Formats: sequence, C-alpha cells, structure tokens
Amino acid sequence: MGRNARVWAVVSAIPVGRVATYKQVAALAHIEGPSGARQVGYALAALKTGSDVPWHRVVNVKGGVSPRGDGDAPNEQYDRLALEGVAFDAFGRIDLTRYEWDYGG
DNA sequence: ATTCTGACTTGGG
DNA sequence: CCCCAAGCCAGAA
Repeated sequence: MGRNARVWAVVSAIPVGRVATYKQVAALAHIEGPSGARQVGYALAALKTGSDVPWHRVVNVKGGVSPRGDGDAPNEQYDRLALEGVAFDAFGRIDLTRYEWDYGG
C-alpha cells in the first residue's frame, strides 16, 4: 500500500458535509513531516476521473480550494461542497471551526 | 533512465 | 493581509 492509497483511504473516510485540510489528511494517513500536506496534494493530483474518492472534501488550511491551474475543477469542488451543505463566506472560504472534520481524536 | 512540473504548510518581514 | 524560501513524492515526456 503506497502513500496514495493511504491518502485516498483517509479522504474516503471524510463524512458528507464535512471537510478536511491537506495537513489533517496527511496526519491521519501517517504522512508526518513538514511537507506532509504536499504529499497529500500530490496523491490527490494522481486521482483519475471517475474515482470514488471524495477529493472535493479536501481543502487548504485557509478553508479555500486550491487552484490547480485548471479552471473547472475548483469550481466543481465548490459546487459539490455546497450540495453537501457546506457554506462559504463572501471570500469563498469555509469556516473550518465549523466544518472541519472532527475525527474524534 | 533523467528532467520538469504541481491539489501545501510554516515562519519571518 | 502579501511575498519569499524550504521540505517532499508521483506522473508525464
């Protein structure tokens, strides 16, 4: 089981209507280190279209979606989250204190 | 096989 | 708030 699989497993465990930060996913996937969050980003970047992984529930520490250079993917992320009941402020940011996945600790 | 690029976070100014 | 630099793995040509 490589890093990608671990990341995908963690992301797949994020409940509907809830979001997790890259950092959080990295910690749960046992990818520790200063660049753990980045590994998560790389793992998600390796996702294929049609995958069952809810990648849209992964946001950056600012509570916003990370641009991938492309234009539609971030937009789709906003749409999917909105459909799940996640609210955004006027700046397009999510209130992490309210929507961040509480995995129980 | 090598080379380039990219879904991040943190600390200091 | 913005900008800069470091640490890191996977995929494509």
